[in-house]
Amino acid sequence: MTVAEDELSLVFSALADPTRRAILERLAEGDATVSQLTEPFAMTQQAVSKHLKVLERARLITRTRTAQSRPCALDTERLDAAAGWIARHREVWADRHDRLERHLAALRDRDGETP
Amino acid sequence: MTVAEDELSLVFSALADPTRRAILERLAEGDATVSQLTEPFAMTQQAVSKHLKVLERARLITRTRTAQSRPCALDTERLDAAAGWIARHREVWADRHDRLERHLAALRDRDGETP
DNA sequence: CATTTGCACAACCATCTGGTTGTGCGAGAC
DNA sequence: GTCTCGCACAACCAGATGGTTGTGCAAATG
Repeated sequence: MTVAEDELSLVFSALADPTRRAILERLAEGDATVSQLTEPFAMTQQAVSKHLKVLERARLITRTRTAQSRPCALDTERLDAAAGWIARHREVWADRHDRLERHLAALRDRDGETP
Repeated sequence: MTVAEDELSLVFSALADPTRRAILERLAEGDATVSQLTEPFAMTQQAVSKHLKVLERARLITRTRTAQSRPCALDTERLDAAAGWIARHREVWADRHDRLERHLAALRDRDGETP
């Protein structure tokens, strides 16, 4: 689990941080340099660099080495993977949910037994 | 950050663990007891209990106290929140991505300048 | 009543995380 | 050439995470 983590876990844990989500939101408005990204966040440039590294590892962003700044682009593919996983399970669950509700109601009605 | 974490972060970080995702998938097939959930996972019952606690805190599952077992139900609402966030940003990004591509191509074409 | 079963709580541990400070280095500006 | 700027790397730290073992307790089973 130390290094060989699956893509989905990387994406979800990257999204699990509010700062990182904010960074992504800001990047959605256009590419930015690290210092531009650091500005609104009340933390050091190094901390933001770390966050960018996480986003990069999750392949949510790609970074192009230009002159002296390192602007970031967004990689939608990984996001598709995450959205796909959720969407897939949401369906099943939504469906399942109805049946569960009725099932549990029925159980409650006839005094529960262990499933 | 110690305890007052936002819903979205809780959901995403709950989904960031493969074991937890597997638990959710298994639960999608029907409610299960803790020991039933523990079985396929090659870890102790206590560890699974911890995972369930995380899922519960993220409100991805709700647990009903029955006789001597604690079966789990699924709460789709939180998942909607997560899916919603992704969907919202995926749109913007997909759109943005095209424009970025062209923008960068243009920059490359006319010899780049710092953004 | 005594035993087993299903689960949670507590203590402990190694590792990860998210931040800090300090430092170095390459590229423009002077 | 020297200075400043933008960024990353390293070391450090507190707290979270993901697992373990050990234990206790409530309910079904004998």
